[in-house]
Amino acid sequence: MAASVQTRRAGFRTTVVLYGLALAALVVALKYIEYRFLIRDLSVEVYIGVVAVLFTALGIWMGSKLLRRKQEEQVGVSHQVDEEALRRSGISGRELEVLQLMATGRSNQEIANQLFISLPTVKSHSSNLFMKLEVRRRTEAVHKAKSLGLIA
Amino acid sequence: MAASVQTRRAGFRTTVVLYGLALAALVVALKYIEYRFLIRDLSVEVYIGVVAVLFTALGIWMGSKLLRRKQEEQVGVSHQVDEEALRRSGISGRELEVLQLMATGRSNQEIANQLFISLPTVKSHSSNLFMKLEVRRRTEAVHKAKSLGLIA
DNA sequence: GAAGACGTCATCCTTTGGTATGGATCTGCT
DNA sequence: AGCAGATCCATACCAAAGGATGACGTCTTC
Repeated sequence: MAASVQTRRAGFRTTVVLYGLALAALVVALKYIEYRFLIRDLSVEVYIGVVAVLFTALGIWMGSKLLRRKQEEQVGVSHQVDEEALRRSGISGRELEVLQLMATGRSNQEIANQLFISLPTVKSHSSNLFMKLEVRRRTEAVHKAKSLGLIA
Repeated sequence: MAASVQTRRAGFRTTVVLYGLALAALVVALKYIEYRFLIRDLSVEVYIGVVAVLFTALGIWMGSKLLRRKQEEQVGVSHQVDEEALRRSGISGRELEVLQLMATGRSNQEIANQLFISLPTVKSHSSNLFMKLEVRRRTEAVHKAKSLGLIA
């Protein structure tokens, strides 16, 4: 889970660094062309065109990198569990078990039987769960948990 | 349905047209600055910097537009509603509306408010719904409906 | 025009869910 | 040793959900 944070930050740094390198490389390349081939009067329009196209492409690429995670959260595209979101939510192991059974439509009593605990305990867990998810009903909890990728 | 395709194509055209307009506007702006203020020797690096930043931003914006469309299409395929299953289930239009709101975590009272009908009517619909889905609770109904592809 | 599906609403009753509060262990960490 | 968090359980109360039953009007369909 901590590894996930590292990976994401590293990903962001990588993107920014590559962006800077691309910009530097472009300047160098233009200068090189200018002096190497003695073409001193390349029109400004040509420069603008080249730069505009290249950096539009770069922007699209960067945007897709940076926006992907956000969109996955919104739509829940990856049916995978977001470990990082799970950690951030502060939901404990037992609470998650209750949540998962809730999501399959089990009643509190059925959850209690399945986990070999009492009904009040299930209620206790679910109440804590609702607080942490900032919801008031189990259906809302399941919906939010799915959209956040806390459960599959 | 057909309207949706039209909208999408129109959206794409809009994006491309705006892109071209932005490019043209930038060239005009630079020329304007160049001749209006008699600054003939603005360094190429400045041009590159301005263009790069602007078009990177433009690229990110375009990318988000295009990516979102693509992703919506993907999601539409995977999270598609099974019309046939819906027909077989015998669920009526109003019942489906109630079911969809249930799936987002709404209470019966909230559903009643949203559909401009009374609480007993919502209960009536949901009771019929549970019979047709062969379930006993709303959470179970939502879970089964999703697995059957009755709702997205 | 009778039958049936649909949508609407109501009343009464039971079950389930959720909140509040408090207490008991146990474990891991400082 | 002591604290924090997790897990477990209990009681009591209130809110929401669900089941049963009946009723009424509108449509479509046969």
